Amino acid sequence: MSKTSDQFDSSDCVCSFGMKLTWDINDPKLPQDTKQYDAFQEWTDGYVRYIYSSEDKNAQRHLSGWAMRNTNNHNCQILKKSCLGVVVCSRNCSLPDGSKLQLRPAICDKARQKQQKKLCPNCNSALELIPCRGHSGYPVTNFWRVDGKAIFFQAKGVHDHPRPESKSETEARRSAVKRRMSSPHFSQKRRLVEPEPGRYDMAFPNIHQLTMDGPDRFSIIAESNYPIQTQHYPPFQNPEPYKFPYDTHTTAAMADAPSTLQKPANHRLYMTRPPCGYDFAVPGYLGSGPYPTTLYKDPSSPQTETEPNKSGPSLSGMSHGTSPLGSHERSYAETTGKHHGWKQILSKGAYGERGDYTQLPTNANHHYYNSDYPCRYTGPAPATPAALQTIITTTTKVSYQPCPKPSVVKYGENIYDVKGLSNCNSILEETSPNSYSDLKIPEDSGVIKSALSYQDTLPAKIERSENFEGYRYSSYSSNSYPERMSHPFRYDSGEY
DNA sequence: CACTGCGGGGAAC
DNA sequence: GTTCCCCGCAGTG
Repeated sequence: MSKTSDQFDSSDCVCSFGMKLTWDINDPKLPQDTKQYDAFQEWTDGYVRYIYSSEDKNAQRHLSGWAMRNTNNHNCQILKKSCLGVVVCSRNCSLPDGSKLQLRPAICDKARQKQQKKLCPNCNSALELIPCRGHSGYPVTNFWRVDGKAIFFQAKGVHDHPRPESKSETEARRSAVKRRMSSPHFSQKRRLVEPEPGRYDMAFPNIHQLTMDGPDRFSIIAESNYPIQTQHYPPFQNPEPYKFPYDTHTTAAMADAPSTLQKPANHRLYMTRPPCGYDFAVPGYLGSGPYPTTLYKDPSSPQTETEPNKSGPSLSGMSHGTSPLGSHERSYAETTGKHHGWKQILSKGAYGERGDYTQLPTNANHHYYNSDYPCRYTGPAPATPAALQTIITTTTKVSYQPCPKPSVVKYGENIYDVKGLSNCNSILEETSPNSYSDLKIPEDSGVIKSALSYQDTLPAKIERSENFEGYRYSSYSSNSYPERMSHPFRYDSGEY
């Protein structure tokens, strides 16, 4: 934690190490002489990048709090995973503690189908899978790439759904169930109660008990997600609160637990507290207020966060808010309208201005660039950014070839602009205006070049995938701070 | 039994 | 040509 917070708080480290450097998972050459690594982030959200140590077990396992399934991108160098969303009660019932059921979708297709046939452990109504559409109508994607001593991680998209249980929680629950089942006592009981085939493994209350003790317990459901839901349905709908919870975590905690995943449980704690961080932030984006946020938030996220974050959150919030009624389906369906949905949203409301991608930069720029954002990945310079982003977002393979052999690309060392690496600080401050220039465009990366040129020509495409990205990119910061301190906990710890 | 990663292949744009 | 998705396979725990 300390490390994390320090990083973020300190002026020099506005963003994670990975975000400070300009790279894309598709770059033929990634930063080589990494001297610093990001702490593992269990709940990444938004367009973020991290560089983990290749020794980080969580990173090695390509873990995520979100239920991510492997997606074939026909590029063996880059592992791509897409988000499955979250399983909720179709009736949106409230658990005894007021939280909502938010199960982790099974990764395996078959298992997921079975899972969906089960009933809500709390009210027995059907379970429903809320698909993730946070990336221009498609599921949020995570990319992993091992290069040298580092594991590069890049996420694209903003989760538009509550968080599911973390993997560890799910596992814990399962093992608990097993134990239960195995115990003679339970097995008997179980038969009595179990008639319903669909039923979930355990009744809710049990979940808590079994899952974890300590502060975490309820986190499963309550945590971050909770807010969201609450807002949805009930009259209340605040974008921020919604996002607040998870956004924050997403990235936030990372620093704290070096190799351990953070637990959401803490979120809960945060939620409880006055919605401060975010609230303030809101004004920034809603209004055009520059960013009061900065003050409250991390210094680190200033630019990025200011706008991007909110946009992220707000968007998601909006989407939910839009269909306050109820069923996830609905809201999702609407949102699902893919880009359309988002587009509309974007074009309206606070973001209207930014709806237009090109414009975004303007606003954004001030923040980002003026302030000092070297790191910004996308550093959407009004003109160029789009192009870059496009690349980033869309690409899966790009210049990379399906992998004949690993050696395909040799990464020159130091080809990367090391500025970012070593002198992040300085960069931050100096780079502002031309941010783009900073984006080093390695000669070799034809990708980028093409992208740039591309941008002018293809506004449409940009819109589609980039709208979000634009802002979201830096969002990571938002995540980080409110809760950075939060879950120092375990993940792997295999408590169970 | 489920998770994970790989890879073939189809559909849509 | 690119991107996404589905499917099956195999290894692992």
